[in-house]
Amino acid sequence: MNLKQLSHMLSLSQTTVSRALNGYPEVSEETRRRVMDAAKRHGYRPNPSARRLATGKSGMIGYVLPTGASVDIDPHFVEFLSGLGDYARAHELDLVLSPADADDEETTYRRIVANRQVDAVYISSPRPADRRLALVNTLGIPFIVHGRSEGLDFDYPYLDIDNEGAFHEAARLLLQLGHKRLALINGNERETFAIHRERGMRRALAASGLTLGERHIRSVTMTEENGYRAARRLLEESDPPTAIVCSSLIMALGVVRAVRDLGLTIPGDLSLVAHDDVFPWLRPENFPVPLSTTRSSIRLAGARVAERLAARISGLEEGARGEVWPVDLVVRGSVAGAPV
Amino acid sequence: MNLKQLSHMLSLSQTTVSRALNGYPEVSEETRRRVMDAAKRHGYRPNPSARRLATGKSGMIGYVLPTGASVDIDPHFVEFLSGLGDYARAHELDLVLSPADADDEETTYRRIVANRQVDAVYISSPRPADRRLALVNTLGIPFIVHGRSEGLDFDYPYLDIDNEGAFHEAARLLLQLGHKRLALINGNERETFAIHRERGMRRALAASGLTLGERHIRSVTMTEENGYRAARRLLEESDPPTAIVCSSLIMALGVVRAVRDLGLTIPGDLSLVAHDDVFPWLRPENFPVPLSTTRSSIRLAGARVAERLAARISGLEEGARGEVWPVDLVVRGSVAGAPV
DNA sequence: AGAGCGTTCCAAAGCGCTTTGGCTGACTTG
DNA sequence: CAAGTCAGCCAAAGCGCTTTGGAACGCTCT
Repeated sequence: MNLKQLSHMLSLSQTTVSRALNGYPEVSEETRRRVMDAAKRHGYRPNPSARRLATGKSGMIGYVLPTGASVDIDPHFVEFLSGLGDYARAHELDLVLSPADADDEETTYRRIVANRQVDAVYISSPRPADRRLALVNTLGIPFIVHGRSEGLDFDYPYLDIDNEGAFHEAARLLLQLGHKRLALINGNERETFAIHRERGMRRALAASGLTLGERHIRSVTMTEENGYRAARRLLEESDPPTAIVCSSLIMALGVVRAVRDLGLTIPGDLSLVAHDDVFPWLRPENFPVPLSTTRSSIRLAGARVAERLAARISGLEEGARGEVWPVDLVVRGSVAGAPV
Repeated sequence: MNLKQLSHMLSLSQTTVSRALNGYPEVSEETRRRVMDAAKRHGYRPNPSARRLATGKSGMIGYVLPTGASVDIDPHFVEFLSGLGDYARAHELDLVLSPADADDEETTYRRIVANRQVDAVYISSPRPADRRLALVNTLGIPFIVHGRSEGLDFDYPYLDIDNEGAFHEAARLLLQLGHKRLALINGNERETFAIHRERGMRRALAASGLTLGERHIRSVTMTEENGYRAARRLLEESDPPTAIVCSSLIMALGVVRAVRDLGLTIPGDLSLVAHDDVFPWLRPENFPVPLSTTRSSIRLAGARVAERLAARISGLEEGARGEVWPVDLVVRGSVAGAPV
């Protein structure tokens, strides 16, 4: 059933039927009802390929997926996706994942924009002066950044959480508990979120006249193993930290293991706070010692990004609005006063 | 730059240019070279929307993503995706994720097929008599199943791992070590992989004249918390198992925690084997006691599925070929002789 | 009554590609 | 030498939608 057949059986022109269906004003209410009715009764659905060719709109949102033999997709991605899917489903939006060589995403962005494959894209894990942002910005495709960049000479729409504030609060709590030697096990230092977290911690320390020594900060990709290694190295130094703030639950698993291996205890010898993106399959309250966390649901962020992308596509949202979500600090058993 | 312009500047018809570019034989080699050359020089890329409308082919592969407020996307998904992306990137295949209500995926399958949104789909986590398989089979879209169904009256192409064999081997090892009371902490019992794993274990036990009591088998979604709960319940019974086989590393985390909470040790009081899908961020050798595993890279499976989908799209693969990968049994410190 | 206007509809021209059906001219073949 | 073959090219007809530029009609207003 296509437009031609439908319009023929209604004795109307394709134009009128098309307009009726798409809510244009130059159709009488009666005709519109008649058309809508017939369309529903015959299960007419406009062919998206044809619509696409005519309008250039695809009804899909895009994501360039960095891949490569040595590139691992972040497990956070799947939670973000859950949220995105929640929203997208209700609006019949599909998501196109365009795999790209992690060393050359630019080509892929150009391709999907030139081909008009998607109506909007989102960008995640931005870095300072991230070239992808400059690119999509000049290419003129609607986009939203999940996270923030820095040092760009233009504004852009984003959704981020208050990483700096979160880690500032975490550090402040530890300082109030008397800790003097804090350490940070962070994510990839080239990504903005890690920079913000470090900044937040430094700011809290500075307020107490302390600093974060180079030796007390580790930037690694977020695996259990890296958490373990980083913690071991920190704890085996001559002046080991009495508190660690850690950028992910997965790394925190490694930290806990390292603490055990060294015969230490949490929170007796070490206080631990980690950032929790709220995974259904790994919860901080279920750690051997319930873990204090800075918490923010990455899934909700996914849903919100989808919502805003949809708004941008339909022209409801414009400009470079940035949105920063506060982060909860949830105190559980893994923090205590500094050992004497 | 479109076909019309290109053909005009070559003083050729659109037909000839199109044929030259798409490798049709009725074009002289010289002309073809000239066309190819000009196309490359001017960076001509056929408009996919137009091609799509004309051919009905989209150059994308699809996946229906079950979503819903209470539906969590499996973290395995992201690893599978990594593999899929690895292959897809090299072939400029994009992946379309169509979010669907988890209770009604059928509508979405029908939609993406009717709309010709994708050239092929893959289906994961199949169940016995899975209606999705019957559906895509009758809809006539090329597809591959990651996993297997059962009790269907037609054959279909799939890629699966030998779950039954893997768990058979794991159980056999434990039996050889003198264990008599084995338990299984399995994934969702409605999915075929879980059924196969249980079957494998039962077969091994039966060969030793033993059985797997209903109380010694738990089917839960794969979270750390569920692993913990299941293990506690098993270990607090009157005749606790001396060995557990577990369907995922994430649940194994919970098992380890439960063992600790109960003041028991691995492998002294309990031997543990888990299935490892090979996540980069959580490795069995890094468990407090290195974990014995049945191992199969889900990432490689993703790449292979993409490869076969591409082959099906281009007509290189046909029929209902099933492919079953063997699974390694990797013995590490978490298994030992049964306690006396 | 005739001009002017808004409403409601339509025919036809795209969008940029693939593919059908032919046409031309050179080359074999009996 | 006429008929047949074949390589190599082309014009035009789709694919199914949106959108442009009217046209027809019934009103109101002077």
